[in-house]
Amino acid sequence: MGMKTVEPSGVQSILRPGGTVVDVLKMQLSACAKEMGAEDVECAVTVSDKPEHGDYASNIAMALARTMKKNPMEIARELQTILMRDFSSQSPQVDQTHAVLHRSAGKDDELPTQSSEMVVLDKVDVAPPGFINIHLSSETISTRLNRVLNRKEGDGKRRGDTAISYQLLAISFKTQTKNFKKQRVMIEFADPNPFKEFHIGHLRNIVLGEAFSRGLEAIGCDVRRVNYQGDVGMHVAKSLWGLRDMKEESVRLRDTGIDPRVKAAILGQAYSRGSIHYESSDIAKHEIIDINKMVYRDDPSIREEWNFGRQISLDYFDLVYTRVGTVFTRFYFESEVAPKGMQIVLDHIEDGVFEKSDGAIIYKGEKAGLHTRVFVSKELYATYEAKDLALAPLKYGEYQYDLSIIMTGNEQSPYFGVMLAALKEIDPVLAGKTRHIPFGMVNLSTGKMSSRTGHILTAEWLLDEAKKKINIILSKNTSKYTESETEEIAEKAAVSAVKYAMLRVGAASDIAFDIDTSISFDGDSGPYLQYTYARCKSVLRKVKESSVVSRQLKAESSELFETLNLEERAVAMKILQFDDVVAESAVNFAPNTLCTYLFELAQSFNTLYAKHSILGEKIGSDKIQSDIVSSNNDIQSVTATCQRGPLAQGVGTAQSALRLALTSATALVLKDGLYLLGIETVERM
RNA sequence: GCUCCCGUAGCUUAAUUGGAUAGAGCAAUUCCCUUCUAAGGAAUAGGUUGUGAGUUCGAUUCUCACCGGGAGCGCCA
Repeated sequence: MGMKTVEPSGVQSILRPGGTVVDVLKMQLSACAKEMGAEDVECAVTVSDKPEHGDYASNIAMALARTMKKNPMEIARELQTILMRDFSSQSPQVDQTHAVLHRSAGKDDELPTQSSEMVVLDKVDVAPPGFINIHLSSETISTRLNRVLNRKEGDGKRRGDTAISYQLLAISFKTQTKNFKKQRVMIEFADPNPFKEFHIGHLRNIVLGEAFSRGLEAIGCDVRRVNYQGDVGMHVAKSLWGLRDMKEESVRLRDTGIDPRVKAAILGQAYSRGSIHYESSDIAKHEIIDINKMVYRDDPSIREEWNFGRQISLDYFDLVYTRVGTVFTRFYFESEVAPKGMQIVLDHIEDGVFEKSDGAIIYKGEKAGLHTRVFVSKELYATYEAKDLALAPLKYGEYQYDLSIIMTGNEQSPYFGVMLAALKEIDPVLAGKTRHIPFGMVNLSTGKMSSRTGHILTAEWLLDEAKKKINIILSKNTSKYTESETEEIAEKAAVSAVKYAMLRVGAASDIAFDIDTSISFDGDSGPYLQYTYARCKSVLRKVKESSVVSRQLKAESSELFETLNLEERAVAMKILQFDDVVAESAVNFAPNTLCTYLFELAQSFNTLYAKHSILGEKIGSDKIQSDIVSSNNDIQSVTATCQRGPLAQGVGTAQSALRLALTSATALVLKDGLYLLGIETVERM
């Protein structure tokens, strides 16, 4: 039972024993390839882009063509034969192929044994120049759909069958995982600076950070969210100077009755004022520098002001955190790591990591192909870089992570390159576990944001603006909601619109932000997904009211799935893809993949909904006794309900059962998927 | 000046990590509510993927050059 390492190359490293459709298909393909005498190759199994190309497609034949020096079409045809022999529903050797699967996938005892239930194929096509197009059997669609329905709707966390974090992360970061335990990940994000505004750039950071965290949790990581805030430094000095200069407002700040938001705004103005004077007046500049020194040495004459201002910011930030639903387990502050950071730098001058230059202490990044940065200023302050050096061991001391992620704007990428190079010389182990993940900036269509000039949009402002727009839509809505319901819908839809707008594009790309066009409530948007969910739930509620007959959707009724129409099949196939998308999205730190998927699922469902009646024509008139599909969607109800009714009742009813199952599954997947994005659902809207 | 990132439809963007005829959503033009929620659905139009070469069965993706935009580059964070 010793520790085993993941092979860095070969099928072992690219197979993911998660039991998703793609995982299993890869295993099946590689089992067939092995039979042909092929070596392991890296190949892709992807969801087909169009119906003619089957449900899934693979390029394995083309990948093998190189090593085997054979025509890819020939290889594909051979694979086609073996696949159909071993994995079609007529295949007599089901047990044997199961054995093959387990051998190729799980030879390592330490791998969790997931249910790598065979994917039964209906048809395999070969298309030039060597694509293999796979059509799933109704049997597999049926069992897989049931597997989804068997889950409890709720949060995306408890998805045990994709608990494959160790291997996924190893692949993702191209490191060799030494053990297969649950991976512990510390993720630092948000990082607003006290004394400054919490602007929409921070909002994107926190929204992405939360989505990353939930994605990692979904694939089985233990995630700890932390926040690192710059409560010392020139920006603080500028703010404090500004406050001293703004007598009236400073007095107002002391008034306990004032809204925290107003207080925070005054602080922001103070910063802006300090910045402007810092540049325009030499006197002010020197005063600010003096303040900075006092803050750094925790001078009693400034301590109260500093504490007071800092607390205003922190209280205000808390408001934002709860509004967007992120809970941090630890707040780190620059003030707490600055002294240690300085010490670390001083301790590593003799061994040559750092050197003195022009009064300051620097790290020559050129030795690592980077650039030089100052770690301790000539005034003897720890700079940002020195503080980060101390932060790493502090974090590790409190939580022995396998991976430490730091999320910041991409403008800081060069900085982290140098900081991590220095850390590598001091503590190679910690440096190896640390990853900087940059995300794109939020640019205003009216120009770059700058808290220096006060040209910024705050997170709160944006959320409120979205909420106003929602309220206009709600007031036109004919449905009657209670006041508290209206409030809940407006708030959740507003947050969802903003979050989705920030998640639907790649995390690394900059966003061109324009309030009028960026936040939308229809089409590819958060509220559209919420609406679709609410629509599903509405249908399921109707079932409860009028009791409808359905039946067992398990194996014996997979015949239902043989006659799926285009719209039904589209929804079913989408649902089978969910687990693969969750894993992809998490491992690649790409919530936008999940966004796209959920949108497509919702689209498929809405098309089905518009074109076909889910409950059937005669709903209400049917008096057949049955169980009731409970509104919380639990499988007992759905399948139990589905089980009772006699199949002989007619096509309409059978189809209702099928469509209800699809509706149920859609709701479930939407709820879980939105949860992973950090978006809440509403039952009605 | 040096380094890095970006350039896809009028706008915002995607493309399963080199795959098949480059997908969507807004905006535009038409249709569809006496039927389960119209924040919905159906349809039309919109592209030489900045330009030019190269690598190969195959390029939006990799290489090089150029054009255009952004960021970073010693005492901010």
